[in-house]
Amino acid sequence: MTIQKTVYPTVTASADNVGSYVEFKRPEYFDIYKIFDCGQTFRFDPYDDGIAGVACGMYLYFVQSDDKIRIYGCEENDFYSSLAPYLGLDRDYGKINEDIFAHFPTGVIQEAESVSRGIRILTQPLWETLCSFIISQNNNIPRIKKIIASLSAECGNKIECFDGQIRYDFPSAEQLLLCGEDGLKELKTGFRAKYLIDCAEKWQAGTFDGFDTLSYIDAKERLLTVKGIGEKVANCVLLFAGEKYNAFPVDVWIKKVIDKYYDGNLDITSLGDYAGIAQQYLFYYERYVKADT
DNA sequence: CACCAGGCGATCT
DNA sequence: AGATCGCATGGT
Repeated sequence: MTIQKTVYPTVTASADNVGSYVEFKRPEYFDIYKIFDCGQTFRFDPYDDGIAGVACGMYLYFVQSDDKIRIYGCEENDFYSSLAPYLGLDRDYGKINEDIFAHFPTGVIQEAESVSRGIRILTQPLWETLCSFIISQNNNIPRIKKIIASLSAECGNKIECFDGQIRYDFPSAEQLLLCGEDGLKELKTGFRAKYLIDCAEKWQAGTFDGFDTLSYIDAKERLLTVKGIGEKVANCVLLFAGEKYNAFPVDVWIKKVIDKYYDGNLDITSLGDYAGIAQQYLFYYERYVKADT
């Protein structure tokens, strides 16, 4: 798949009374409130003048103004090696949107993109994304966030934060297995506990070695071998961790969108290489509109 | 009390 | 292939 690319921004490192930070010119399509609140990650929450959470093994605090993005808790070298790729800062969303508009029927997608402008699809770690979206099944976002937070606090490594507090990284497969099925149930994962165990065992057995070299079809087939991963979760993992931007997860919200704006009929196979990004616009739009009405 | 939530597996026909 | 049901838990 051809990805529309641009260059990483240049950052300056500095510090104030809050802590040390890196700062860069705010890209044209970049809104932290949308990026971290659109349902692709469950580890970020409002914090003082912005949003904070755990990613790339760091506790990060994002503050944005009209023309700057500031990130506390990240050194300059970590920014270029892990954070910029995670944030997808080399992707040209102007070009991506052109491709989306060329493939989707004109109408709600333009409106959805306008409302959602600033969303970027993060490139998240495979293991954490697998578990997060197994947990997401038949569940709601606030509760998914709670479960992932308690799972991390119970089983994950400590992270020393810029504000002097301790947060916790998402547990490894080994740490999750150490917790065990009963332990996972105590953490309110319910019927999903056995799915997480199956996923961890397959992870340890090497089922996902070389995953990022697979095609969309082969990667999805691999995902579907895990108990508790079906069509929808597989597409979420492909989109949010696998850089397969044609993956188009259909959940209850997207079903509603298809019924409401496409007369219950949308040919998912003809939506182009960035259908998944459009899906995220539609998902965010429908939830945003509902919250507003 | 129902019904729902970024669904899936089992069990039917 | 497609339809139905149970599933853990917490919120409305």
